[in-house]
Amino acid sequence: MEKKHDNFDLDNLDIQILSILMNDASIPYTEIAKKLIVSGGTIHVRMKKMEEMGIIRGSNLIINPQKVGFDITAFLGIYLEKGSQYNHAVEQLKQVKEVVELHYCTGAYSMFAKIICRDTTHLRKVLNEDIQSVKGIQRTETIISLEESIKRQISLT
Amino acid sequence: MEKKHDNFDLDNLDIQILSILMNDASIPYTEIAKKLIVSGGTIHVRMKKMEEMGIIRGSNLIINPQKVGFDITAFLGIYLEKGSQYNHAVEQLKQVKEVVELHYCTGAYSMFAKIICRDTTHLRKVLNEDIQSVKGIQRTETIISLEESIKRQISLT
DNA sequence: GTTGAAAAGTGCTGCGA
DNA sequence: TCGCAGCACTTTTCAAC
Repeated sequence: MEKKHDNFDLDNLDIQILSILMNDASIPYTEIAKKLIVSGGTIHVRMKKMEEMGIIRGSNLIINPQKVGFDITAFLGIYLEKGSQYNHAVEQLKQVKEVVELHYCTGAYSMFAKIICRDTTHLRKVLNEDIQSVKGIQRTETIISLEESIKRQISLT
Repeated sequence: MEKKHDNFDLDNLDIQILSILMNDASIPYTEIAKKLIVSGGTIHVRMKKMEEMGIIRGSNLIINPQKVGFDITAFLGIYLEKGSQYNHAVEQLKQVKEVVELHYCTGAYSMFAKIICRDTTHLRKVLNEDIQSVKGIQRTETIISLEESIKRQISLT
């Protein structure tokens, strides 16, 4: 049977269950079952299968960072002296809790990070004290987000 | 009473509840109550308060994009011809479902996007057909993520 | 694989302190 | 403001299809 895209062992029902829960993980299985016209037990079986397959990583409560005092989102292009210092730098940056994403990437930068800080003073402290002090990091370029216009999950359909 | 940081009207209990649920939204209130040595009802009241304050945006099921066939994460620096075209460009980019984040930002780029695609063919199609065709977008620079080393929420404590 | 219903666990509400 | 107890709802399991 030909599908539009190869989604491994997932059928349409799986994809639809994921699509619903990706936007709101608190929707009860019974309600999903009604919407997709299957029984609650089926939703449960499918979810369990997808958890075992490692497709589902877990669930997050999404908060508004600004409302808890974190006002600044910034992206950081990081230049490493040598590529071989990557693993060490990752371990160091894991200790910096303001770093919420870190990517090893192509292009001019060796690594690319997303960080969230309380204010400009906090940002400066993280950049100067925490990031720049990591061995192997040569220099960084900072892009500050003034507005987050889109923030969503991928659409599977 | 002096606190380490100003978290608006949140006390330590609120922060601890959020910290737990941000990492796993499926943990039952009763278990949180036991851990923090308060009643389940108290957790409920605090959560309701924070929902009304707009601190809690909702909850997401976190999936592994690679396991559902989305193998490429890329960041896009976008140059606009004129800053005034920002609002229009945002509306256009909202229609491109591969764009999962969009920021209005400082620095060389006018806007900064995160996109998730199935493969290189898909990425090329999104860049050439969907992104470049948006009126006002002059050119883009693409940074492809080869590995996501860190992916987490901010730590409130 | 799916169903439907029973059993176990959790969320919600109101009263009392 | 918090804690306790009862009710409603959800999740989980399982025999049968």
